[in-house]
Amino acid sequence: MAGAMETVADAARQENVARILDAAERLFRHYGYSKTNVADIARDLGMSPANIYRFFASKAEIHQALCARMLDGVYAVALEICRSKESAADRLRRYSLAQYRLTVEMMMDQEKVHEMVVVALERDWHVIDKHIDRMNALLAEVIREGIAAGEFPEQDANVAARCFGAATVTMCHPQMVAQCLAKENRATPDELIDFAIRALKK
Amino acid sequence: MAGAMETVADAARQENVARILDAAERLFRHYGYSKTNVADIARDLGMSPANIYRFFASKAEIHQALCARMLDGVYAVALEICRSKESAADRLRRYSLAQYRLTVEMMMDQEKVHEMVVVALERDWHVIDKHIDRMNALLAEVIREGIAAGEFPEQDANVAARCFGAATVTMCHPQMVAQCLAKENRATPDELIDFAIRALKK
DNA sequence: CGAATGACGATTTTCTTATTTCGTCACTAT
DNA sequence: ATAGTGACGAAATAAGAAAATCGTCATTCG
Repeated sequence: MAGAMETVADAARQENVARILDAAERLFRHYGYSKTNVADIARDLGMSPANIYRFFASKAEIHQALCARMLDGVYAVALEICRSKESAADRLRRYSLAQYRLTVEMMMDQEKVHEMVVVALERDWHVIDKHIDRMNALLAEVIREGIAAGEFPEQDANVAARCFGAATVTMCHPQMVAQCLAKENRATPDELIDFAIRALKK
Repeated sequence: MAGAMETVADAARQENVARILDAAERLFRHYGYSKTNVADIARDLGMSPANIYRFFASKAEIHQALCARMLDGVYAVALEICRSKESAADRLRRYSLAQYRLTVEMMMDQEKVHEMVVVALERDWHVIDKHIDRMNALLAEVIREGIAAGEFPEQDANVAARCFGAATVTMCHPQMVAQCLAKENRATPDELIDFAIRALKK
């Protein structure tokens, strides 16, 4: 009974958390992170600013949670691809291209979103770090399967995953993508992905 | 005669340009780019601020020239390595490690130097872009030699060079190096270089 | 009794003004 | 004639006051 109550209360709590994040995301995207204050978010939801603080300890924590939620979305896409039945090489290719597409799309909402990324990069690094860890774990899994299937030669899958991630960082790191977009003398995503996959094949 | 005069004048001019850059570099490193003004540089050289403007059109141009001079130093090191008699793979390994070492050293003078890098990245991009182009040309040359020597299979050396550069960007891009230094779950320089060279070997 | 709030002090941000710095130009000295 | 300068207006920056935002808490509401 107490357990059920807690569950119900938690569900309601999660509902509020989600609504706050939805509002924050919309407002951050429209007005920018620094130009949006908690009063704006509260007003948008028809609640008092103080009430926001029952769910988040600070404005920074809202940003952090939002950041985590967005990365969850990226991870979900990656997971979907990595769980598919294609060859390991094909999955890696699709994985990288999807990463690239998502990053480009994210940076296309230039200006406002860029500010959020900068803030995240210098303050919510641990959130991003966790994301990198699980993405690397995913890569390692695919590579291990590729090795098992005889697609890649015997090698340390974890090291290979870290190298693959590092080699394709220009395609998933927002600042890199922003810096290299529309640059002529650069490797194309396809070229770079082929290059990285070739390294795995030895 | 007029030609000789011009040559002499130009030599004197280059001498002054170099002295100004030397002073600027020392002051920028010590006080930071924004905290150093042209009057400081002029005073350090015992000349008037106005005289600086006979050699550089603006403070920004001094920074740009300094940036170019530093990159020239990096290029010289790279050139030395690439012209050596080792195997292509060994030269690429030494090239990448040297790049990494230089970048780490540069970022170690943290704070003041970091400011200069940020300024360069967002204002002197074309200088950096030229540098990237010639570094890629150097890489392509080594790779071409590696192909000729039968060390690497037949492939487009220019594309390969661009890919190799992109794959090892985490080791020569100041922001990347600063972000990844002292991170545990990352590929080491040696691992990443092996990975990239393996891609060239097919 | 827990969800929600209005009121409030502490900190940040914005706005205004004063000072510094940039870059030009007519001019001096060699 | 050419290297170099002092003086000056325009633009950028720093300093300080005013306003806003953040986050807390005792209290109200359902």
